[in-house]
Parts: sequence; structure tokens; C-alpha cells
Amino acid sequence: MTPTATISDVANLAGVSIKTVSRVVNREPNVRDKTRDCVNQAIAQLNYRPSMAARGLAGGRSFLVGLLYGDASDSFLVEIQRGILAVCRENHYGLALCPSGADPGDMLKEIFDWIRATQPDGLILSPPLSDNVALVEQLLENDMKFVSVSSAGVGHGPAVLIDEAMAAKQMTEHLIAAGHQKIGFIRGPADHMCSQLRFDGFSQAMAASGIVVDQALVVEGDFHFASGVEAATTLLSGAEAPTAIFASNDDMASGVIYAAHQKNLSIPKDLAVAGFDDTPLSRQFWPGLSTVKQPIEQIGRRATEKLMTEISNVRQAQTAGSDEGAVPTSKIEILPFDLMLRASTQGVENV
Amino acid sequence: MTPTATISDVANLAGVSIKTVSRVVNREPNVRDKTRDCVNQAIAQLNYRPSMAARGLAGGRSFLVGLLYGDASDSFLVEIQRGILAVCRENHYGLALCPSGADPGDMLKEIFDWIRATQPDGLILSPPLSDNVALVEQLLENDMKFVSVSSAGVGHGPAVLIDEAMAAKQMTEHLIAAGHQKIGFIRGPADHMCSQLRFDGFSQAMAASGIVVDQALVVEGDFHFASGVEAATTLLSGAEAPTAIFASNDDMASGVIYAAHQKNLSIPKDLAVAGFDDTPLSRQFWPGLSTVKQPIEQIGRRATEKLMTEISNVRQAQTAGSDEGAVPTSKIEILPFDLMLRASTQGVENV
DNA sequence: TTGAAAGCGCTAACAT
DNA sequence: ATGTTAGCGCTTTCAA
Repeated sequence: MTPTATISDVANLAGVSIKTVSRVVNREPNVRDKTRDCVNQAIAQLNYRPSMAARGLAGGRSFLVGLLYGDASDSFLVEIQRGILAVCRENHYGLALCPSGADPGDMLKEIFDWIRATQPDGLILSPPLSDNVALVEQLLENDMKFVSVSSAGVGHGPAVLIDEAMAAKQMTEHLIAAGHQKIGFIRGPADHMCSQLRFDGFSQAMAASGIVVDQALVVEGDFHFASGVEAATTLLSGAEAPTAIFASNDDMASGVIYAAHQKNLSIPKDLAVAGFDDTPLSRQFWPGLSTVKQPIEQIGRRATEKLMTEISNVRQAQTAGSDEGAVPTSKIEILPFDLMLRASTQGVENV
Repeated sequence: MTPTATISDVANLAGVSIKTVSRVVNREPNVRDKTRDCVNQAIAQLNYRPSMAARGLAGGRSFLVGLLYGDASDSFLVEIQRGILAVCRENHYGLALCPSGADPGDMLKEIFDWIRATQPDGLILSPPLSDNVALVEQLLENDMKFVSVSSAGVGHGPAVLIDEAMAAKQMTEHLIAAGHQKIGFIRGPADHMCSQLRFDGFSQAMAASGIVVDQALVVEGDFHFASGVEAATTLLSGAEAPTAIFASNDDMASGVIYAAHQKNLSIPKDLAVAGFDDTPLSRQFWPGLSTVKQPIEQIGRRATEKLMTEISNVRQAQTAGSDEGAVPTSKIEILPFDLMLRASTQGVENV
């Protein structure tokens, strides 16, 4: 790169002080239009880009959004990143990743060490980290701004998500409408808040149709493929085998299909299968997997936008010396979901 | 966060100058063991973490590795990130993501704007960006250090990858050994160097067995699922339908399986299918998909390690005023691959 | 509406 | 082997 132009170069060329350039760059008020235009022209001419390092050092900001995640599925991670990155780029922010190992003992220390080293201006929490009470409380204590995605978290802090229970309820209603009564359910792991919500939705739909949930048909998985195979094997070898299985996510649902194939069951004739997430997998399977589509990228975008207002509110409040400047945003934002009904639950393909 | 300790705090506590603290932190020579211990203890006591912003500003570095990627598959992206992040963390570096849109016109400008704004100390190039001559030449011109992953790129610069041709050759030999003669091949897109290499390996194996490659059985896809469906549909409705199809990646292979199901063909009895990449998909499918496993995370790790030595060589050379200090590293590093033979090419399951 | 000066936390060059 | 000093490029007072 050609030696990058600095703020002084721009100031010289525009014939103003560096402070005025700074004002223009940061969109501060109290600059005459003419001056502003002049500076902007100099910026364009020199192809000036402010140094993040210098801005961070002087201003006490890092211009970094941190994404904390555990063992999310590949497609969730990639999609949520896409959404976050898009908004980061618009705001001249960078994204810093903090993958957190599964070891729950070191996790908190690891995360806070990372925060100290990285100094992000705000965090996006993905499940199940947003459901971790100790983590959230410690973040709150330290005035670290954050927004949760795909989970309302433990009730504190803003979040962007879908109505998980409603989605599970509608999928269950679809199964019931197709004539199923003995429906197996594979729960997610207990440390994910959504596991409970999805089960609640399932239970509500069953209750509304007057079907008693057979506890023998409810088993727990860990959101991974292997646990779906195992759970389905258990369900299908019980005395009262279900005619449909609703797995709490697509990876487990694909495990169900795998297990069904092993038992030579035909889908959806012998067994209907539904999942949750609309991973690419669910489209590529034969038969196509009926599932719930979350707008994950959109969730990432909205969450990051919320985070940006949180961050600028903090700055305004610091300047104002009070919280007058705080723009009120509804803490919890619910985005719409889609029921993707494919061949695994019905005769007709409907991709 | 408690107001973070600075280098001066550490220096005061340890009773030394800030320069000595800097020496300890940067593992520079010429510090007595006793002094070093003393400083380290102060660091631990204050839980001191150097400010990246200040280090970057003063030292002209960003402590950032950039990852440039196009439309890589989710699992590739996540795995390569995992490897890169692990090494970054060891070296107190951060990872900055640069997703580049498909529009080839703006791509170069977008990437270089990003580089100017982000100022990474080095780059990891993932396919097909590493195969982009214009990009690589411009990076070279600007003395931007980079390492390519999963592709040797256009011949310049270091890279970490597997022997793609050999892998494709061995998979083809496996199909031939299973008795197949009419083998269809689905190529990848032309802008990926690996597309040619995988086809070369296929051709070599066919030639070695004295089988003439029927050009009607070679079609091109774009590495996505839909193109696999389309290609397989074409291949299977030809006059001389193949008994086996080798797709250049798993997503297209899953498209082949999908198309086969549509035609009521049984796998592997009526049609054997092989893929390339060992995505999670290939294990979750029924029947399991035979494929080639690249050690993607490991590739990411090695590439980042190489990049780190490149970066430190640059710094040493700057200090030394010549390239004496350059540690020679073989530019191209070949990692081993695994043939994952599963049910899609043989009667027996072998996960 | 604009500018001058101080300093963010660190590294680099030059002492000692 | 260790310390001193001068910036890096910007933001933040405070003054004009």
C-alpha cells in the first residue's frame, strides 16, 4: 500500500485544522457545509482512511464487535456471521470471533480474558451462551453491552429471535393435521433455553388437540446427528412406536431419517419426520425435510444494529453526563419464521 | 472491566522502566532472568493485557490476520476458521473476516478497500481467491504477505493443501476396483484450480486402467447442490448411463443422490456415488457418502503458522536491513488426505 | 464555527 | 542489561 494518508495530510490539503477533519469524519455538528465539502474532497483525493488503531487509542474504543459462540452448527454460525458482518461493515466496525470451548469450568475465565485482550465495544451472544446466567450477570456487572441472538437469554438484556414455541406449535399442528397421534419428540440439551420453548410449543399443540403426550415418546438429544440416531432408535423400538417424530433441530432429524433407513422404514409413509432450523441439509435430503426456517442472517443484522445503538447511547450518555440521550429500543425483538413443509411429512414435495 | 492496568502500572509495581516491561512482553532478549520474573509477576498481579490499539499504533502493526473468502461451503469456512483462530490465539493475533461478494468487477476494489481500512499484517486466501491472478499480483505488488489454503494458487506465494489429483485418482481407482467402467464425472467451476486437478486425477486413474473417458459422461457443475442434481439428471438420461458418478465435491454428490432417488435408482446397487470434502453431510446421508477427507482445520493451522513466520521475517528483515534473517520455509506444504469409503460406493458400511 | 495543545499506551531509536 | 525520549494518528478538552 502506498504510505497511507493521515489526518494531517487531509487537513493540509483542505487548509483546515485536523480537528475539523475529525469533525467531518465523525459526522459531528458545527461544521459549515462549505468546509465539510472541502474536507470531503480532500479525503476522496487522498483516499484517506482513518486508522482504527489511532481512533481506538485516543477515543477509548476498539471499533470491534465480538461474537461469542459455543458449538453452534456450521450453517448457523456462517449465517449469523454474514448478518453481523454486513452491519459491521456499514458502520466501519470489525468483527472479532470468540469461540468458547465446551469446558464449563474455564469458560468464563476464557471469555473474560478474551474480552480484556480484545476490548470489543459490544458483544453478540449466540446460544447457549445467552442462556448462561453467570456469564450474563458478569457482563452486566462490567457494563459490557451485548445483544443475544436466537434466544431471549436469561431475561436480561436485549435480544432478537423468533417465537420458538409458536413455531414448534405450528409444526406439531401440521403433523396432527396429517393424522398423526403418536408423535415422538426429541428435545434439545437442557442448557439451551430454546429446548424448553420448542417442547412447550409441541405440548401446547398436543393439548389443544386433546392428545395426551406419552412421556415414553419424549427423549432428550444434544442437537447433534448421533444423538438423533440414538433417540430415534430408542423411540422406534419401544412398544408403542410413533408414526411421526419431531426433532428439535435438523441435525437430530437427519439422525432420525438415518435410523429409519436402517430399520427399512419408508419416509413419510411409515414415519413422518420434522426438524427445526432449515439447514441446507434439510433441502438436500431425500425426502426433503419439513422444518422451521429462522431468518438467521436477518437476526444477526438486527442484533448488530441494536448493538450499534446501544454503543452510541453509551457514548452519548457519557458526553451528556446522564442517560437523557438514550434512544429507547424495545429490548426483545421478535422476527417472523417460516414453516417449510417438505416431503418428510407429507406425500407432496413443496420445496 | 476494572480500569485496565497499563504498561506504566506494571513498570511501577516491578520497579523497572516501561521499556523493560515491553521487552518482557515481546520476548525480546537482553533481560536478566530475575528482572523478567519480577516483571511477569507484576503482570500477573495486575492482570495486565497490552492494548492492541497502542501496540498497533506505535509499532505499525495491527496484530490482525485477514481471511479472504468467496462462497465457500459452510463447513469449509467454519473449519478453516477454527484452525486459523487457534493459531491466532496462540500468537495474540486477531482474525478479521473479509467475505467478498461474487461480483467480479468490484471484487478487487472491495478487497483492497477492506485491506486499507483493516490493515491486516497478513492474509489467508481461500479458494477460489487464491486462484485469482489479478488479486495475487496486486497483493505481491503491495508487499502484502499471504498464504493460500487448499489451493496452490497461481504458483506464487506459499500454500498449504492436499494432493488433490492423487486423492481423485485413488477415489477413481476405488470405483474401478468395484467393477465400474462407465464412470460419470462432475467437474467443479473453471475458476477453481482444484477443479482441473481433481479431473486430472480422475483421468489418470482411468488411463492407467486402460478405460477411455467418455466425454459425454463429463459435465461441469458449480460446486452447489442444484448443479449436482442437474448434472446427474443429464448423465442418467443419456444413452449410455454411467454405473457410477464421481462428483467433485460433496454438495454436488448429494445432488446426484437426490436425482437418483427421483429416478428410483438404488444406491449403490444401481448407481455408485462418490464425493469430495467429507462435509458433515456425507456422514449423515443414507447411504453414507464415499468421499475424500481434507484435514481442513489442520490446513488452517499450518497456513496461519506459515503466515506468522512470514510476518516475523518481514520485521526481522526490516531491522536487519537485509533479508539475512529470513527463515526458509518450503513454500508449498502438502498435507495427507483420507479416503472415506462409505456405503454409497460399496455394499458394506465403513464409517 | 474553528483551532491549539495534551495525551491515549505503546514501540523504536538512541542513550547509558 | 536497562532507561530516556520522541513520536504513532487520532480524540478530547479548552480556548478563540
